[in-house]
Amino acid sequence: MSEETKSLNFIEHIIEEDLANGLPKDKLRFRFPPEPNGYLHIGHTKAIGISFGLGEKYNAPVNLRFDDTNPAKEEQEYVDAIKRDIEWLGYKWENELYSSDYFQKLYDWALQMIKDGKAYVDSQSSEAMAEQKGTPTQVGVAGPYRNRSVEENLDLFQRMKAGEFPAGTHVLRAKIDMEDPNMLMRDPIMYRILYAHHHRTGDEWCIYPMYDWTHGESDYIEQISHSLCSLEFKPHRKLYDWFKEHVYEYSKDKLPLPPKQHEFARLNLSYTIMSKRKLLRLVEEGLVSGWDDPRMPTISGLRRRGYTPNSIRKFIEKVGVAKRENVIDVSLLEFCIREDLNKTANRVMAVLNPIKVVITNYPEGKEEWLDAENNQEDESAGYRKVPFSREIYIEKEDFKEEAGSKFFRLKLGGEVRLKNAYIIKAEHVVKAENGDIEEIHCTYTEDTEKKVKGTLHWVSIKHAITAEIREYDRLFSDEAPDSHADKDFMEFINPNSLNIKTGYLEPSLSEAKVGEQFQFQRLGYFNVDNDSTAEKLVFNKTVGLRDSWAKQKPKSQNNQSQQNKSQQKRPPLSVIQQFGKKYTNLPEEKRLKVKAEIQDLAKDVSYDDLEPLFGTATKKAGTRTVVMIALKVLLKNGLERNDAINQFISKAIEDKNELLVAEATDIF
RNA sequence: UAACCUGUGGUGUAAUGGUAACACUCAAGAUUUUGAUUCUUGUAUUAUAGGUUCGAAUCCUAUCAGGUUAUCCA
Repeated sequence: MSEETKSLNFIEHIIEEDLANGLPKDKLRFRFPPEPNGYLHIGHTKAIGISFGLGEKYNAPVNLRFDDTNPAKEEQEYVDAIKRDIEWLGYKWENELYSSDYFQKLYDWALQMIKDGKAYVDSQSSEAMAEQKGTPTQVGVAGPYRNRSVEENLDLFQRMKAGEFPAGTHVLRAKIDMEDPNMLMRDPIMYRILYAHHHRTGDEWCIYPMYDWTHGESDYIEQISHSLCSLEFKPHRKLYDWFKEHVYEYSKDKLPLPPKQHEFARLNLSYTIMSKRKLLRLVEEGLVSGWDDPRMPTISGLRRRGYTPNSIRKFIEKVGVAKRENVIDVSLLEFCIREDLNKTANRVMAVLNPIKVVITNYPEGKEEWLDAENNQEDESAGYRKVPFSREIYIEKEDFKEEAGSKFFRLKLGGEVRLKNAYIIKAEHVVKAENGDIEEIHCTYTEDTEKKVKGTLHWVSIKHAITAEIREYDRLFSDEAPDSHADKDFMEFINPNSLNIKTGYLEPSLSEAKVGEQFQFQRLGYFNVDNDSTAEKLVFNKTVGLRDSWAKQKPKSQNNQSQQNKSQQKRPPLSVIQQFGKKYTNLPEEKRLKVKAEIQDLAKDVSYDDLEPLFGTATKKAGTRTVVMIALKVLLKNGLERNDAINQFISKAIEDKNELLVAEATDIF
C-alpha cells in the first residue's frame, strides 16, 4: 500500500496522463525487445525492470520479443540465455515473440509502400549512398535511382526476395527527405539482401528488414501502447512515427492502436563497461572465464557471483528512471546485496589467512561442540554445533604483538572473545628464524560473561575443512573505462581482479551445495561456485561486509586528498555566491557562521572578479549582501575606493532589505 | 559548433508555480559475542545571468556545460 504514496517517474506520469485522456487501462501493453546477439547485463536489467515493472504495476501484459533481424549475429544460445536470465529475475512475459514472425507482414506492407511511392529500390554501392546522405551539418542529395517507377521498384524488390541478386547489390529505401536535419530521415534503408541462415526462419528469406522498419511495426502488430527504449533511440523517434503513420493507414481496422515511443537514460555503473561488443571482447580474449565469470556485469555473472534476483530488482528500483545521463556508484549495488543477504544468509566461520593459536591451558585431545546461532536476523534459522579444540586458526590480521587502544583484536597481554566460544588472552608468540610468527600461545577462561572489546572468528584446526576461495576485485581500475577517446578500455584492466586462496572452514560447510550462500563472519558473503565438486569446495566472495576499521587505517593518505580535491574544485567567489542565494533566509545563528566564512573566503577573491557582481539584480538582496561583506574585507585589506564601489554601496543603503542596508551602512 | 536531448548535495532520484525531500556514500555517536546489523545525529544541493510572478528547481530568454545522431547493426 505504501506504493500509492510513492512518487512517479516520468514514464509513469505519461501513462497516467494517457489513461486520464481516455486510453482504456486494458489497452496498456509493454514489451522487452532484446536482440539475441549476446548475454543480458545489469544495464538491460533497468530496461527489463521498467517494462516488466510497469506490467506488474498496471497488471498489463509484457511481451518478450526477440529483435532478430540480423541473422549474421544472432544465435539460439543467446535466446536461451536471455530467457533464463529474465525468468531468474522473477519476471513473467505474456508471449514469447520474434520479429522474424512478422517478416511476411512487413514484406506485404513494404510492397504497399512501394505502390504508394513511399519506397524505392536503390542499386548503388553503400559508399555512394553514404556520400549522398550528407553529414549532420550538410544536407543530403538524391541518388540516381530515387525516382524509379513503381513498376520497376516492384519488380526489383520481388526479385530481391526471390534471390536473383547477389548480396549488397540492391536495397529498399523509404522515400522521405534527403534534406531532413535528422539524418535518419534521409531515405533510410528498409531491406538489404543477406544470404545467411536465420536461427528461426532458416533459408526462407534472403532479404532482411532493418531495425527501424522492423521494430516500430512489431510494436504496432503487437499493439504495444508504450514502447520504451533508451536515449540513443531518441533521434529514431521521428522515423518510428513516420513508418507507423503509413502502416496505420493500411491496417487501422485490424490494428487500431498506434504505439508511442518514449526514451529513458540507460544505466551506467562506475568501474564497469556495459557494451555487449566490449564484453564479448573480454570473453573472446580470455580475460574472463566466460559470459558468466563472476566479475562480469552480466546477469549470469552476477548470479554466479552470488547476487540474488531480489537484490538486483531492489537496485533497479533505487536507481530510478529519468532522462539524464547517469553513473551509478557500485556501492549502491553492494548495499542492495548486503541488505538482502544480511537477512537470509546463515553465518558461519572461515579463516582465510590463518595463523595458529595454541590454547595452552586447554587439555590436549579434548574437544567440545559448542552452540552457534545461524542467523541472529532470522530466528527460524536455528543453531548448529561448532567444534572447539586446543589448536585453532584465526586471521593473521587479527593479531598484533603490540597495538594501541583502538585495536580491539588480539595483542600480547590482551584478551579477546572467540565467537561462540571462550575468552582468550595472548601470552607469548613462537617465531621462526626469519622473525615470522608461527604460533600464538594463549590461555583461556570459561568465564564468557566478562566484557571484552573484540570478538574474533576462528576454526578448530583439527576439524577444519579446506576450500578454494575466489576473491574478486573490480575488473577495471578506471571509473569509466570506455569513456576515454584516446585510450582503449582494455588498458584499464585490473590485473588483480581475481585472487584465489585456500580457506579453512568449520566442518558444517562440508554439506554446502552449489549456489548456497553464507556469511563468513566478519569477512563477507560467499556462495558455492558451480565449479565445486564432491572432492573440492569452491566459494566465490559475493561482497565483503562493510568495514569501518579497514577504512580508518589508510586515512592519512586517502581521505585527505579526497577532501582537498573537493575543496579545490570550487573557486572562493562561487562559494560566496552560493551563500548569497540563501543568505537572507538563514536563521541568525547560522547567518553569522556563514558571514564569518564569507569573510574568510573573501581574502582569496580579487577585485576584478568581484566587480561584475555589483550589477546583480536589485531583487537578489542576498547576493548583494554577501558581495558587500566580501567587499568590506577587500577594502580593509587596502583596496582603493572607486566610483563603482561607491555607487554599489549607496544604492544598497537605499534598499528595503535590512540586512543589506546594515552591511552597507557599516561600510559607508 | 547542424539538429535534438539533458543540467537539483559526492552519486542517483523526487518535488509539475507555494517549506527543496528521500536513498546510497561520507563523518560523529549509541547498542552489539561479527569494527557487521540496528539506532541517533551531522556535512552538503536547484549550471550561470536576466525576465514573468505576491511567490520560480519548475514558465520565458540568453549564455555555459555535457550527451546523442553520418553501419546494407540493434
